[in-house]
Amino acid sequence: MPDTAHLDINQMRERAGEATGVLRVLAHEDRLLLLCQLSQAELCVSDLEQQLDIRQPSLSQQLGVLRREGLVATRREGKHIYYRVGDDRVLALLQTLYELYCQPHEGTS
Amino acid sequence: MPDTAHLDINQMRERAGEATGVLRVLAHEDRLLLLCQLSQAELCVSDLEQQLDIRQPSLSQQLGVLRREGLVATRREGKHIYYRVGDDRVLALLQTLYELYCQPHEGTS
DNA sequence: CTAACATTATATTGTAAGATAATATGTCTG
DNA sequence: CAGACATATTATCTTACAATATAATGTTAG
Repeated sequence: MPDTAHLDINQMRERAGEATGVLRVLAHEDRLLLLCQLSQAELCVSDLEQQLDIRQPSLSQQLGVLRREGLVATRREGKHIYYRVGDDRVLALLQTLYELYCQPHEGTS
Repeated sequence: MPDTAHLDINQMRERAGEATGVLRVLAHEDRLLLLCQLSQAELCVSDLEQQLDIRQPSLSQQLGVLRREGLVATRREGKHIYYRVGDDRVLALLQTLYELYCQPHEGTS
């Protein structure tokens, strides 16, 4: 249980604004899947296209969103552009989401 | 680092769909703040109105979203209706968000 | 220059946000 | 139990934003 007692409402709004900025980006099935794949390995667009079965332009548009919002970083290597998750907080969020929504035992004890 | 190796793409899409359903609800500043408050204590609409300075109809609309999506539960007591977070996964997510976006030390060591 | 890889531009559609007004629900009093 | 008030929800409308698909353009290697 978060203890937010030390934050006043304005500070809370500011932090909430930061958080919702990221959450909006995650709240999209294709983008979330992209990030999941990229949390495992650095991948180029054609890798992602194969793994997730999304057409290149759509893919590239969503990758563009991730780039502009600073959630991924890129590296060019010849014809290929490699993507990776570029934000530790996002990595941590993905980890939590994985535990909550992908682990078989949802965990009482 | 999540290990999703045991999930095929269809399973992943299904889980991602569940997760994005919740993320969409969280990705709204007022709603996120409401959930933060409710993660600390059970509160009625007028409490929330005071604490967050949101007008009643707007507030009630957002609470309606939270109810329909199953993120909160309610309890009537006389004139007041008390809200609380009604989903453990949401509570866990709020906790993580708090650590990442509200803790002073964002944590290298 | 051509082929492969990737991004950007554009247009359409759909969905969410936000404000205001109207309605419901419950309590208390006379 | 009617009437008035406080609390809360729902309906409606307008605006703005995000999603999706297609077409066009850029970039690099051979």
